[in-house]
Amino acid sequence: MTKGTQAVDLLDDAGIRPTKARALVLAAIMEAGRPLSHPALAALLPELDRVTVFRSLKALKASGLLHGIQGLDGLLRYVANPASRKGCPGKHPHFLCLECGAMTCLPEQRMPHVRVPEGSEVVGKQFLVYGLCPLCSAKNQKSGNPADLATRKSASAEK
Amino acid sequence: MTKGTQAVDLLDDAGIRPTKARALVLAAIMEAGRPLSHPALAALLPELDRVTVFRSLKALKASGLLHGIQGLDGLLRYVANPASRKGCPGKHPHFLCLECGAMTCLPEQRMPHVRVPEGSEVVGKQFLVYGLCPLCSAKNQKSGNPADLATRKSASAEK
DNA sequence: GACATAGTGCAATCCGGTTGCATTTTCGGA
DNA sequence: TCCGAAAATGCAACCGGATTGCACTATGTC
Ligand SMILES: [Mn+2]
Ligand SMILES: [Mn+2]
Ligand SMILES: [Zn+2]
Ligand SMILES: [Zn+2]
Repeated sequence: MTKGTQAVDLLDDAGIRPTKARALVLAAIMEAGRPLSHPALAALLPELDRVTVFRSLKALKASGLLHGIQGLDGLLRYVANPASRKGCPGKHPHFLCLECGAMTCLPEQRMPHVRVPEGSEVVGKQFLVYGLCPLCSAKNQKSGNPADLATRKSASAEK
Repeated sequence: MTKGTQAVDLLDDAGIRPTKARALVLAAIMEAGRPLSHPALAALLPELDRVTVFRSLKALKASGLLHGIQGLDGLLRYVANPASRKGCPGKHPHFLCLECGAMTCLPEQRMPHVRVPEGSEVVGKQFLVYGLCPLCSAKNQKSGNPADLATRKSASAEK
């Protein structure tokens, strides 16, 4: 049973048409194991038209198989929703490494409560924590890097 | 003493050249009293080239006079930093109205703490709460609006 | 006032994302 | 298994925000 087959099953389960494009996109995202932006996916899947990748992502997201997270560059990165948490997307904070661009879900933590102005209605929240992942932090320790991480170009290196 | 003069003083204090463009941009933002995106500012200042507005914003931000907040549409909105909090930008959550696009700082609330993977280094956080502002919430109450707010187009109406 | 430097305007370009439309794929029913 | 309606795809055009290169102008210093 290949990864593609697995993806097709997920599409079937989710109740959307298991097309080749959607299976490829979903498989690529699951294989990556971390959030990928549209440009990254399009580069990974040159056999698909970029528009098709956009539309596949939209469909996958709508069906609850993916959730999108906004990076510091404003671009959405997509991650597969584990079967267990299909119904509650975007309900946890995310961590972004400014050095290598890796992004991680922090699903074990709930969104903190925030007091909003009287009369407001909260629909959702988006919480992004950024800095250095364990690997990059260790690497930087050795090479004594003084750069301003917050404004570093490589923050968006990994599109 | 006009608003422009006031802005010039701030520029001087911040140690950057008090050019006409920067003063205009800063004054416009302070006068608005709420986060404005680049397109909004450019529309407000037709006498300036859009590129100049971009560069002015960059300079103002770098000097600590402004901070930028990302909306759901990926666009940055800029707000003036109060003199008291010049050194610590982006240290509070923000609220975005999906209906009218208005954005507000919630400066009275600190960024919640988040547990990150062992060995990670946190540089900063970005916390966006979105929904309906008091005005729009009240308006919607009356006209009984069932639309899916999270995906509403007008979320980016107020650029 | 003159000079070096930094900022500005303008045009071109880039890039992510959307739209319209003709063609192909999918899938349920004959 | 074949057929037709509906949905998905590829391609081209388009859109808006953002960046870049370069000639020109404003700013601050001597
Ligand atoms: Mn996540
Ligand atoms: Mn703020
Ligand atoms: Zn890293
Ligand atoms: Zn509102």
